[in-house]
Amino acid sequence: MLNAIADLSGHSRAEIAARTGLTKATVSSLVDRMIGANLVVEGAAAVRTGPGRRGTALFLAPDGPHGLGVEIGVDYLATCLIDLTGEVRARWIQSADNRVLSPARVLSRVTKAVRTALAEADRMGVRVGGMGVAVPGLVESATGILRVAPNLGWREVDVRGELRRRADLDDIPVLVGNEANFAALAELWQGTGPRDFVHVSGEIGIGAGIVVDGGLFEGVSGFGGEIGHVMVDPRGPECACGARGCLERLAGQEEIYRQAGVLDDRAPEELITDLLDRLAHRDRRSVAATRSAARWLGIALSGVVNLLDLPTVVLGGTYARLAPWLWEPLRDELAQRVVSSTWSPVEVTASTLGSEAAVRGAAGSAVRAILADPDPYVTAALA
Amino acid sequence: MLNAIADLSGHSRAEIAARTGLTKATVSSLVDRMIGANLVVEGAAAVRTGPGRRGTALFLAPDGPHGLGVEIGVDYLATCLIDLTGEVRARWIQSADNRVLSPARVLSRVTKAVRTALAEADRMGVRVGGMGVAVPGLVESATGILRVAPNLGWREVDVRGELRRRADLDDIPVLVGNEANFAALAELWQGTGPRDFVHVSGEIGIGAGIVVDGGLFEGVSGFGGEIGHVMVDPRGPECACGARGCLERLAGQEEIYRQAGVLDDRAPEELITDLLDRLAHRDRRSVAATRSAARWLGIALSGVVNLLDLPTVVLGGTYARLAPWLWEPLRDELAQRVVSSTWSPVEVTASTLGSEAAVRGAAGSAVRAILADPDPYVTAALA
DNA sequence: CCAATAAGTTTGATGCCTAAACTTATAGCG
DNA sequence: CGCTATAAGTTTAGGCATCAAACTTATTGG
Repeated sequence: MLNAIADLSGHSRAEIAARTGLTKATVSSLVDRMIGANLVVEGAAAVRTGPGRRGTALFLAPDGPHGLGVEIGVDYLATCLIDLTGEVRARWIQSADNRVLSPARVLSRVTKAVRTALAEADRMGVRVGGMGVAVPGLVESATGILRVAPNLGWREVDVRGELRRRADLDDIPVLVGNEANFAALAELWQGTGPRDFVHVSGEIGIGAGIVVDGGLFEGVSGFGGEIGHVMVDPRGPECACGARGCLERLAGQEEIYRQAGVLDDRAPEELITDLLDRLAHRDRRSVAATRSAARWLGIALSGVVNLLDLPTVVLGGTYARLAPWLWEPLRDELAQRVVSSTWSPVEVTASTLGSEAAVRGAAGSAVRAILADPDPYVTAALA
Repeated sequence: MLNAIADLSGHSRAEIAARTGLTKATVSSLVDRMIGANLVVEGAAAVRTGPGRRGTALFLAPDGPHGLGVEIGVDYLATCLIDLTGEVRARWIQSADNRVLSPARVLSRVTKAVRTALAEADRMGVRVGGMGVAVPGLVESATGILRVAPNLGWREVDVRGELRRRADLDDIPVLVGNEANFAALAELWQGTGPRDFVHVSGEIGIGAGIVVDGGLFEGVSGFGGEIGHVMVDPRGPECACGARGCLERLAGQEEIYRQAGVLDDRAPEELITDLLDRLAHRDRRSVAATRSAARWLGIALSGVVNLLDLPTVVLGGTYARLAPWLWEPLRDELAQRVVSSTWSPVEVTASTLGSEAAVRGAAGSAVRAILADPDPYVTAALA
């Protein structure tokens, strides 16, 4: 169903009809059904100037089905519950070094977190209509199996199956996906940004989410967006993956910290704060380290943009926080290397969602799935 | 309409129904209309074992609408006429150094070639249902305007508009596109190859056509697939585009010829023959030059494959002819650098279409457009 | 209070597709 | 040879989403 119409929130039936090309009659009958299923609610009559009856504003139901987002990060677990409008209604974060725990242990903690969230949803009196799980690795989209998560040390873990088995999720659909992809989607759904962009998340690894025409580009098996091991310097240092001069090795967090001279065994948040502090004080090494990373990033991204013809680059994760120091060299590289940049320069922006992007994207995917095709939810709600 | 069904040529209505999930009734009525519009013909009853009535085989009509393909190459003009089945029914090639002629002069020659082809179609008693024009440059898909063709020295040429004006094309739809993209489509439609791949054409420039799920990935404005100026060596030689270490500069035809020591002002075909000859005799410099290009190509392609999660790389243009000498280093680089290659290695194949790929793709696009949505053609045919 | 204007609903029609029954064509078997 | 099983293709009736157009309701401005 074309319920994606309803995300032009606050508009009247007539306006939606005009926008979508459907007739008022069609929109009316569709909207009636959506109201019946508690996906849409009517609001106050909209203000309009001039003569004529005022339309009744339509909104996605804030007490309709909610989406549960889960993120298995390298050093934390996060969950959140959002409503149809994308508003976050509850959230939990706990730090945990998931590298040192076995997948089974981590999954049992995740299960506990999911149970907590489901109980909270119950207490709030809302249904959970779907669930998204973000993981820092390559997920096969068809099966939901995590093939490999290098920075977690996992291989071949059936995350969806395990969660289904451990938590009692019965009929709740579960989507498993890459964190960078979910983060890109969160960016897409947040505010009124562009519908075509590449979102680079610099966390422990570097991942990209490619959004084309308002949809995620996932590739054939769902492994798309792996930008971390794109080569940027054939004579560069060796990377953990075995190759030389990978982007992740040259522009990843760790390398920035190392070159800036802040790298030690402090907590991640302390490291980045330290770096930002030094940058604010114009510390030579820190500025040089950041600019160097920006240049490598620009080289890799110019390839991406040339290949995919994307008008916008969005910096996410740690890169968003470093954005003021990345912009200049990044834009330089893009301007120089992107073939089409002479008549339409590539725009570079920073994400506003910070480290929460991936969980929110995961939760958002769940509600978007309902909006894109409400029938399964509607029939499930009746049962 | 789901006429794309009919490209499972030679099957019966019942088989098509089974394949597509539609009912026999629906397929029957659809097929009737297609036969009425001369897009489909019935063939001899198919051979079947076992009891039961035999189905009547269905074929795309060989005398249905034809597609006209035009290629404005850097040093030649080519046209071809293909029928709905993709069979080439007529072809013309003329060499011409289009670099030294003004766009107006070239377009007037193209017009003449188009008129010849249209006259031939008339003589054959077939309608031309659409036309595709392949150009070696960046074409804005919305407008059909050629923004820039570096190797031709053109900028901002309204190829579609000019051809419309010069030849009397009245109502024939004209598609203008990048040659590499058309070549990739030709590869897709040829035989039973994969539905997801990246096709690299090494001609004067290097271009890529990205095919995902049986469709071309064009990007937002149609500039997708620009791989020629992806950086592969930050300390590499300067390229004509102003940047350093572009793939085209390091793995393009010219560089291979230069390193092999065959580069002079002979005709393109002589140069490549010379190189192939030397390779066949295991000439040291030629082998080294080719292998070096293969390695750079592998580096660039591994980035593409990581980013887009494509299972197959197809070598086209000059690279297809050099394939035996490119394979090994290319596969090495891909195996080492592609993250997902441990459990699903990237396949590398060579195109069989040679230099004809782009024209055929252009012509094919025209007929595919009719098959994808026959209504405009059907109504036009009635008028 | 009435004309003009616009939102939303009702009604009947249309077009695409389906299910199920029916017709046609073929193989195998007694 | 004719009967039965099987399968292709057609006919028919009906479902369902959408549409066009008329109608009802609500609101402004003279």
